Amino acid sequence: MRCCCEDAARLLVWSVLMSSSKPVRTRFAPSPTGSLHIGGLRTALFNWLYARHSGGQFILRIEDTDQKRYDPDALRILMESLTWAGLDWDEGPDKDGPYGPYVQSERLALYQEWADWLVTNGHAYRSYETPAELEASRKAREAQGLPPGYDRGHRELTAAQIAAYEAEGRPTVVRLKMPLTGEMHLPDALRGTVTFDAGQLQDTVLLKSDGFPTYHLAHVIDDHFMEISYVMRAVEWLPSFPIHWQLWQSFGWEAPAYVHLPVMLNPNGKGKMSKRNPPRDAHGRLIPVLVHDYIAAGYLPEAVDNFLANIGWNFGGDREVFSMAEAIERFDLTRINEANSAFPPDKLDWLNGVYLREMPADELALKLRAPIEREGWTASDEELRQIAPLVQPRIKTLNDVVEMAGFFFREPFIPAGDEQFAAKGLTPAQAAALLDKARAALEAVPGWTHEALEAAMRELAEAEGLKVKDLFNPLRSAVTGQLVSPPLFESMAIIGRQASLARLAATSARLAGNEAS
RNA sequence: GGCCCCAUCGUCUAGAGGCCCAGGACAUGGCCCUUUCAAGGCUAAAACGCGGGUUCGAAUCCCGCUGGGGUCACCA
Repeated sequence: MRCCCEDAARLLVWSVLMSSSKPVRTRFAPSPTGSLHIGGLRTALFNWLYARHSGGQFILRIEDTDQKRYDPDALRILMESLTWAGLDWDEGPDKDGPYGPYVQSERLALYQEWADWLVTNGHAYRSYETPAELEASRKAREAQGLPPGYDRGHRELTAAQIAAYEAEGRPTVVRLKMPLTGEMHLPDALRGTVTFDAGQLQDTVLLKSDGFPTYHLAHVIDDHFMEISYVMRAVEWLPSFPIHWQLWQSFGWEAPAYVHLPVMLNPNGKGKMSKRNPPRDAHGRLIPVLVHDYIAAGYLPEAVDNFLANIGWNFGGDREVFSMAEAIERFDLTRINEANSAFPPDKLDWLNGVYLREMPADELALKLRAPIEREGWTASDEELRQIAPLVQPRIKTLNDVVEMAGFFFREPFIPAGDEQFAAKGLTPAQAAALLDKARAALEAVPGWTHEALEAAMRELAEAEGLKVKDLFNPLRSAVTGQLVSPPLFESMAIIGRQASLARLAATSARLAGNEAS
């Protein structure tokens, strides 16, 4: 028998989440200032999962209100990255809907209109200071030991003063009138009530002198008119939450539920991941920050999604390998962890390996083509199809195929150096002699199948009184040029009779030549 | 520095007052398998930051401290 408090607790959570009867609409609202950050993708993923879970809509909105930082390629890259990750949006810049346009620079008139409305209704005011004047007042405050920021100098201008500034033709910004005293209690759907002391807060700029809105104004207006029901964004927005809340109050609009998600920190837990100060893993290897770089590094979207879903959210039931379809079914706000987390690169590599191994080998073969061609090599479909199952359990990323199986394609073939044989306890002369014997035996093998090759070489090892590895390993170096490779005889079968024997001969000749000189 | 958020193995996490001398996963060590390297199997070590409360009982609730993070723009 389940106790009644448990039911009551469930009911409470349920009612909080359902308190808004509006359909669930979430959004991802990046600014197009460059490529998508991996942390941005996670924020997008959570929003998308929640919308899909609830049968609602996921909206892509572009916040391009900073003309100085505008990057014309960014929008394309952004949409490419989201599409790669499988996050489809119901409304967006390229997909019009009833609440468009979805690019803020195309909605300027709306922001200006509502900024005016705030001024007219006493919730905001125009301020006329020049950047130099603001700088001077900031310095003065600093000198007096006052907290930095705007001194609210133009909050209570007289009509005459305003008229004078206007007559001067000064540029102007619109600032929000924040409460001067008291406490603000703000609801966060994850963290409960967050309390701020209103006196500490600033009269933030809402509308810039170039007529563009700041994030604060634009997102509130858009979220209202786009009927967004859940704003899920990173915690770094929490300190400006009071501004946003004040705006909702000033407008008299019903605010959406706000959810401040934890952020991803560098692998060492020091500071959030950023493009400046590139993060490194425990081995000092550079960790990509941009989704683009994850794509280029040969990670699979399924693995990246799964990985990201496991940071700050938990599937439950001790499972951490799951599809997005399963995640959609389970996703809820109550399983989100409020704590920031260090980015675990090893876990991504492991998960990517899991997906690589689960994939049908023929599908993997198709995906191997890109990294191989990027090296300038050519590969037939048949070669790829044969190589795929060999490398499958041995690679963590698609790109690892280059190191693991490059010897199949590299032209001309690079014979192993003496050190590879020395590592197995052989002098160049001994190695050459051994390889010559092996070559003679292999030339006599009728069919060039891996079974036949292995049988012949085991026979040779026995005849020579060698342990198989003392023959196989030098042979591996000779045929692949590597100390580490996929299974030897399977590899030789793919390389083919003629090329394999030629590689043996070349390596042997090189060893003998070195010995002579 | 002010304000805000957060705090379970090295890391990602489970844990809604007794099911917990804390479970899973990655990474690490050992063993098995083995032609190298992987993969796979088994196994080991590894955590409730500290101090006060509340309670019969606290990883779980409260307070303080400490630590970490975020934020303080006419950027988002």
